[in-house]
Amino acid sequence: MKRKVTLKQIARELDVSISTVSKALRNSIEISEDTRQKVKAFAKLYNYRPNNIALSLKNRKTKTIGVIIPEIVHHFFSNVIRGIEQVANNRGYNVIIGLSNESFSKEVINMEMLANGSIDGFILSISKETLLRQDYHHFNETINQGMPIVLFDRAVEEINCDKIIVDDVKGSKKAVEKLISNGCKNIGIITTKDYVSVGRLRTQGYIAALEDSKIHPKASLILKIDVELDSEDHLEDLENEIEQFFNNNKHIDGIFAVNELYAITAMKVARKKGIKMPDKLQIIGFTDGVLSKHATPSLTTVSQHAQKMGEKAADLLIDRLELDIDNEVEEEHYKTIVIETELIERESTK
Amino acid sequence: MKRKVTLKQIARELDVSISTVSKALRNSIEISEDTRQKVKAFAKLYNYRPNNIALSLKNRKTKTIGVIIPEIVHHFFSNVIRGIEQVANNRGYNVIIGLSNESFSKEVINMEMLANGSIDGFILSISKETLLRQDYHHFNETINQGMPIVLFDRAVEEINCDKIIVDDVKGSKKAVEKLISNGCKNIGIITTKDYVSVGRLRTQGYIAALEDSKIHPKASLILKIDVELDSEDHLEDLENEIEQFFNNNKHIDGIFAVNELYAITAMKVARKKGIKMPDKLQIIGFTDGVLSKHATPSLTTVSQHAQKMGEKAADLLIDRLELDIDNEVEEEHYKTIVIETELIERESTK
DNA sequence: TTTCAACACGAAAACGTTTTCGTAAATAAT
DNA sequence: ATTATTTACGAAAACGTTTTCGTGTTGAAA
Repeated sequence: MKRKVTLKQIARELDVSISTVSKALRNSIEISEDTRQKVKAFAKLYNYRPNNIALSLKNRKTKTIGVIIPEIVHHFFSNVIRGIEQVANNRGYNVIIGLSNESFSKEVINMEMLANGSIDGFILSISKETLLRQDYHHFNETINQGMPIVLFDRAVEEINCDKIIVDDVKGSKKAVEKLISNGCKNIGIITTKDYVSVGRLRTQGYIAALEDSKIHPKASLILKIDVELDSEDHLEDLENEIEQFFNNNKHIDGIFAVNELYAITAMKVARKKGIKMPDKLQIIGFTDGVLSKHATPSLTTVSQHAQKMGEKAADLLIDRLELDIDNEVEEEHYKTIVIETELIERESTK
Repeated sequence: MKRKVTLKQIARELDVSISTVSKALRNSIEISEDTRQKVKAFAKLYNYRPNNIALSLKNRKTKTIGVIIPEIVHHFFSNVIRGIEQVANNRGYNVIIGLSNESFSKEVINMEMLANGSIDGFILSISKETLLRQDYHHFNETINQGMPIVLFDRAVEEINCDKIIVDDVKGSKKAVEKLISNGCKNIGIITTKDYVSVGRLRTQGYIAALEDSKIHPKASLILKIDVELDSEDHLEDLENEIEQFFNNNKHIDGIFAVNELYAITAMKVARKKGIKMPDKLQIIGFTDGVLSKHATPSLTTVSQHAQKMGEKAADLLIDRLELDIDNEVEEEHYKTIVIETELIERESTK
């Protein structure tokens, strides 16, 4: 087992100084052609590679970005990661992942773990618990210490930084408009409680679409699910709640669900009740995941372009990191990029 | 914007040496109660946190593990990551992710990027292209340099290291036996080409189950799909191939598919052809993902306990890392842990 | 022969820690 | 009053790099 070789070892073997070795390898003109060749040959033979940690310490940057997401077993988030990873790698950066599990304290701990020099900047999506508490001090402190953050998808105004978001209102509005133009008269929405920003915004879009068409939104047609039912363990409770929703709204003929799980579960309940789709009931979901594509009938959905979000987020962060280097001015002009949604029509709508 | 404070700065402010500050913060008895308090108060005020990079350089370990997987937008892999992340975090380690995208060169590049000091050890699953080439030099070189590797799921004999695998043969055999005991007479398998080890092994299990029941395996009932059709872009080709398979085997009444996609697609084709499930056709898949759970009919499947695999892999790697420290002996006794599969029965079987 | 560049290289500092060792001052023992 | 022992701290090395600056040698110019 041959340990990794260092400059010092090469220097000793070749009876030159460390500086000479370093310079030779970096093709400095200070070094004679002769020794340069000699050093390079030796380095190649022993497969020398500069130690990243030492470089990070010296350069005071790690070429690594930290990503903290609420959940990884989730089509949307894993797609975002894929996007991040792709551009990060292309631009010479590594990606280090932390999972908050939708928990405030895990989010804080994870951030602290990474913020002490391990990374150059963060890309993250806020956990539900944090959103509920509205306690954003850890983000602002991190930013204050000079570590840039890019927020994606779940962002809030209280944090001053770059953001990549989806136009939830507009995307939802388009979806509901589609249902209206497809002839639906009683359109319901299955959404989250209001403190989850995406739920709130998508509900706004739903209401806006109805009002634009002079339809009065009915409270009974709005079902707000508690986040606790999101987990796979509470699938049955979710199902029961949605079934109740159907029972309370006998004439419902269109449903807009703010995420894939709600949409799929609604479809399952409808099927159980013998409601034909899309004839008697049309459904549109949000987030283009694997479930939507493979459901029966396949689900019409609002795609968020998750991978593109990841790519943009990484580009934005790296741009800022590399801008800070040259231009040490407080260029505190934060951007918010809105990714356009796209309505992907499948079999669950006419 | 206040930059991160260092020992040196604290030392200067308090007019003591760096050593004193360091010792005071670590509660050394060499330091008087008086100065200890003073230093701690100051450090707390300025929110001092030791720089991770400097610590890594000094300790020659990073407390970070590198994970390289072929694909992240995949229920199985993201579940493994979740498991890894959970135990890694509990044991004080970070997780850095690399994606090979099933490509040999990306796998090599990613490994090189991380192997130069950024991490203490690897957890990885081999890319399909690497498996096809059978070129494992990069793994063996990494191991030779003293960096431990834990392979999971897709492992090969040629690499000498710890492994976490699933008993593919046994799991598949159980699944096919289930089909047989459920009365299926013509059981087909949809699998991959043989160089994908999991496909090969699962096919072995299929054949073994048949032979145990004195059923002669028929070549026409074995469909080996090319990996290129796995991607979401070639969904139609895959569908066509499976449809052809049905046409060639009119009396097929049971299907074992080696992954979720093949199973779901087979179900879709069957539904299109008006074949009732599970009455006329029973299907079992491999890998317990979201698709299986939410399909109609929901899919009976062989669960691999992905998250547990991740947890075991992380434990195994960290155990080795922390054993190497005390016990510098070449304790080259590599383990292979087999995770038991579990047949989860749902609606696609009787 | 003296002066001056050009050349080729090495010493040392710096990044931020931890830790070993040395030592001045204060206290205790003789 | 002398010696021994604590006590409390600082200097320096080490981890592995890069880079600035200084310097001894050479060969050419004066």
